[in-house]
Amino acid sequence: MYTDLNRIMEIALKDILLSKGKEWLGIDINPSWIQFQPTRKGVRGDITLMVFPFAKALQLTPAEVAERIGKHVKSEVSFVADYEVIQGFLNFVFSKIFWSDQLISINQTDSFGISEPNSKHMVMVEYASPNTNKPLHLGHLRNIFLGYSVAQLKKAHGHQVIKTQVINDRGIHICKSMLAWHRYAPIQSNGERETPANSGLKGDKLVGKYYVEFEKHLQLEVKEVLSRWDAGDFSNTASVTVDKFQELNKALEGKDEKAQAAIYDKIKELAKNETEILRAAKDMLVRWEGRDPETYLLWSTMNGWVYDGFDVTYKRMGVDFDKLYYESDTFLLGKDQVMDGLARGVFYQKPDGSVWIDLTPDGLDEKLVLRADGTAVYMTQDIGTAIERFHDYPALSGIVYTVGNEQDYHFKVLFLILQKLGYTWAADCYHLSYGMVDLPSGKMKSREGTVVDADDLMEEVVNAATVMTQERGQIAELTEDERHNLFESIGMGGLKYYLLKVDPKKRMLFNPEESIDLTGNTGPFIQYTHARINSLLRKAGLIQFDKSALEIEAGEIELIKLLAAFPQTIAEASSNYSPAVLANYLFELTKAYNSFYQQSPILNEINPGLRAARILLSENVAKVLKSGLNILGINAPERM
RNA sequence: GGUCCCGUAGCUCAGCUGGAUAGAGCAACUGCCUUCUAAGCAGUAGGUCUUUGGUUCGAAUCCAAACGGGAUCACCA
Repeated sequence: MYTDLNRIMEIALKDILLSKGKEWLGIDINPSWIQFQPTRKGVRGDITLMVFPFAKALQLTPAEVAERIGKHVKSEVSFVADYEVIQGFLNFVFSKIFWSDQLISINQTDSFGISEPNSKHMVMVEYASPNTNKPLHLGHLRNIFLGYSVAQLKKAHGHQVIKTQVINDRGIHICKSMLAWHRYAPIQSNGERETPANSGLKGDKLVGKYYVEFEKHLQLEVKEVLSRWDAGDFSNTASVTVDKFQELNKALEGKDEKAQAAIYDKIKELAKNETEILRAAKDMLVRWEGRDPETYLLWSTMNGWVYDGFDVTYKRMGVDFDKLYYESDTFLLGKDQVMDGLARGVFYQKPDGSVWIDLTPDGLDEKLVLRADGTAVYMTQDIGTAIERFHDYPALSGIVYTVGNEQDYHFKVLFLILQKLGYTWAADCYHLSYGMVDLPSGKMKSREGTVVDADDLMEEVVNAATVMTQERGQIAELTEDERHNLFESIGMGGLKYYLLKVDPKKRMLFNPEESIDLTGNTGPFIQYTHARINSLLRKAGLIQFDKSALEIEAGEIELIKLLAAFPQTIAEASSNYSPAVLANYLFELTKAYNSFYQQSPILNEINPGLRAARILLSENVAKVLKSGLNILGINAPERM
C-alpha cells in the first residue's frame, strides 16, 4: 500500500516544531502559525514553511526566524538534507533517499492513486437525461462526459457509485413527434410509414425530424391565427383569449423594442394554444395518460426508436448506466410527499387548491409544488424521484445531478424543500452545474440551425484523427481492427479532453478546429506520451536492472514529486466534482515527462543506477497517465 | 428590476482553503530528428489580473461598490 510520504513528512515537521519550538525560539508556538506549502517551481527545495507569522510574534525579521528554524531542523531531522532562506521563505530540501524511496513505494502500489473500492459512502450520479424529441448535441456531450467522468472520479476516490439517468419519455414533446409522424410520414412501398428499419435513419434522428416537422406546421398555423386576429376575426376563439390578446396589443404602445419583443412572444403563445395541431397533440397526451391502446403502442414504438438511437451514441461515447429511471413511471411520484408536507405545514394551499411553498424567508420565492388539478409539476416529480432513490438504495448517501446551470435555481429550491421535509441527506445532494458550450459564431440555436449534432461531431473528430494518424502514426504493425480502434481512441480522446479540461462551472467556447488538434494541451498529446513510454518499455524489457540500487538527480526528483501528487489530485478533483483538475494535472505531468525525456537518455544511460531509476520512473509515469486518462473516460493506446 | 454565475496575454484556458518574479496551450518568430516515437523539446515576444475602495506583514485570490457579459425569475421539462 502506498503511503504519501510527503504528507507524513509535513506532519513530522509540524510535530517537531511544536515540541521543540519553545527551546529553539524561546516562545510557545501557536499551531496556526505552522503553514506549509510545496516549494515554488524553479526554487530549490521541496517544502516551504511560511515564517511571517513567526516573525510577527517574535518581532524579528522573517529572514532571521527562518535561519534559526532552518538550522535546527537540518541538524535534527534526518530526511531534511538542507534548507534555504529566500525572501523570508524557509525552504527545506529533502534527501535523495527520501525521493527514491517515494518512487519505490509508488512502483510497488498496484493501483496507485486509486482508493480502496467502496471504502467511502455510496453516491448516485445522474447524467445525460436528454429529452426524446431531439437528437443529442454538443451540450449533451459536455454533460455526458462530465457526468461519466465524475462517476469515475468518485469511484477512484473510494465511493461506491450508481450511474443513472432519467428517461424523459412522457410529456407533450414526444406527442408532438408522434402526431407529426402519424400525419406526415410518407408511406413506403411496402405500405408502412417511415421507420428506422426501412429508411436506414437512426431512430433518434427520425423522431427528431418529425418533431421539427411538427414545429413547422405549428408555426404556419400560428401565422394564420395571428393574421386572422389582426383582421379582427375571432371566430372559434375563447373570449378570455380575445380579451388577453387585446390587452397585450394595447400594452405594446410606448414600449421599447425589447419589451415589445417580449409581448409579441406572449401573443404568439396565445395563438399557439389556438392552433388545431397543438390541440391535437394535447389530446394525444390525454389519451396517453388514459392508456389508450393505440396511442400507447405508437408511444412505445417511437420511444424505442429514440433509445435505440441514443444507445448507439452512448456506446461510441463509451458511457453506460447502472440504473434507469423512466419518467413515465415516476411522474406520479411526489404527490404523496407533497400532501404529507402539506399536513405538516411545510406547504400551504391556495383557494384554488394548488399547493405552494413559501421560501421568501430563505431569500427565494414562492414556488408551486402541485397544480390546482392535482397534477404534478417538474418539482413534484423531482421531490418524489429523489426520495424514491433513497428507498431503492438504502446505503445511498447523496445524489449528484449533472444538469446545466440554467437550472441552478430549480436545484437550490429542490434541495431546500427536501431539507424542509426533514431529509437530512438533502445536504449531501449536489447539483453539478455546468456552463453552456458556445460556438465561435455564438450560442447554439436550433431555430437557426447552429446546433452541433453529437453523432456528426464524433464522426468528424474520428475522421480527422484517422487522417493525421495515418500520416504520422507508427501503425505499420497494427491490424485493420487495431487501427480502427486507435483512430477511435484518438479522436474521441481529443474530444473528451477538450470538453473536460475546462472548469465545469464555466461557460466554454467550442472551437471545431481546436477540438481536432493533436498538439499542445490536448488528449492526443497525453496519449502520445503514454504510447511513447510504452515503446520505450517494450525495448527496456530486455534490460535487467536492480530496483534496490537507484540513483536519482534533480530531474528525476521533479517527476517523482509530480507522481506523488496523483492521489491528492484525485481526492481534490473528486471533492470538487471537477475532472478539469485531473486533466490539468495529467497535462502538467506529460509536459514534465516530455521535457525530461528529451534531455535525459533512458535506455542509453550508462550509469546503471540512473538508468534503472529512469526506466522505473517512465514506467510509473505511464501507469499514472493511463489510470488518469481512464478516469476521464479516455483510452490510452499502447502505440500510436 | 430581484437573485445567481462569470470578467487573467491577440484567442482558449490554469492559478486549491490569501504567499515568492501571475502560468500553460494556440497563433507569431528562432533553433533541435545518422541516440530511446519531432503528435516532441528548447527559446523569443506578448499582462494597469475590468475599475475603484477596504481587510492584512502580503490580494488575481477575501469583502464592498461600479462597469461589462451570461443565466434565471412558467400551473414547460
